[in-house]
Amino acid sequence: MDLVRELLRGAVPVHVLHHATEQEVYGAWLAEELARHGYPISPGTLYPLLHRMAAAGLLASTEHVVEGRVRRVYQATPAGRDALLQLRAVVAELADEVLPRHRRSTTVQRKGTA
Amino acid sequence: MDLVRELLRGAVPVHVLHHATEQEVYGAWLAEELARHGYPISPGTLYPLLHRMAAAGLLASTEHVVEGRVRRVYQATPAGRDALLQLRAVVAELADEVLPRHRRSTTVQRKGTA
DNA sequence: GATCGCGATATCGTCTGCCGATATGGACCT
DNA sequence: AGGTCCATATCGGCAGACGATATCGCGATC
Repeated sequence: MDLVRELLRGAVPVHVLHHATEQEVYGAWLAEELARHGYPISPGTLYPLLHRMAAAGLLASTEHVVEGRVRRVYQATPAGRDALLQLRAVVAELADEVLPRHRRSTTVQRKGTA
Repeated sequence: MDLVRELLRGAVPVHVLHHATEQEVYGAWLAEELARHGYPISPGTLYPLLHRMAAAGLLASTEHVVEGRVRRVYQATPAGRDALLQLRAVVAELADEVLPRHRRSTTVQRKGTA
């Protein structure tokens, strides 16, 4: 029942795609970066997520050897960038609906207690 | 693996609290309202969610009889309004980080390939 | 006053994904 | 060769999503 956590978790793929579009990323770095932004995510969640996103064709992965260690490095595919645009649109819409800032009053009044 | 759906679902409680803060709401109305905004949610998801949120003290419920039918009507408690503020802050932060609009460049460059 | 109709709510079985802990792997060092 | 260390992979248990189905309560009909 931690609503904040649920909301954050739904947003993790957005961050992943966001970063993977700008640069090559790898699991441990993403974990650290997400944690820095208040998105604690466990490896048991992150790695399977990356696998699923790769399997879905949103990320492409290659292995690099860096300082004597193997890293699986991901970058966004065109499909991943498309997905990012879609997700951004959802975020924008959500912000527009929920943040008091620019109230839209699109909300339909509840049909009378009738 | 439907990322949009995952993101939307994490945001459902935000909408619920948002509406339940402004007026009394009930399950079927919420379902319809959410669907209107592109948040399809099944009753098997929504009702248990409302129960959990009520159990967590975020919503208070009372039964009304309307047009010969019983409705369980919810409104946000003070704790629920607090939670809403918190969730809104998360949404604002997310929008700020992910939407290209006002780029913040707070993102730390990946520590060298190091 | 018992039955039916209906909107709304509640629940069930199954499945998917989360989580932290633990295991695995590969390159470098000694 | 064995040890070390970072990164990745996996496992078991658990929570929540989902659609379909059941239930509930009031009003109406006869």
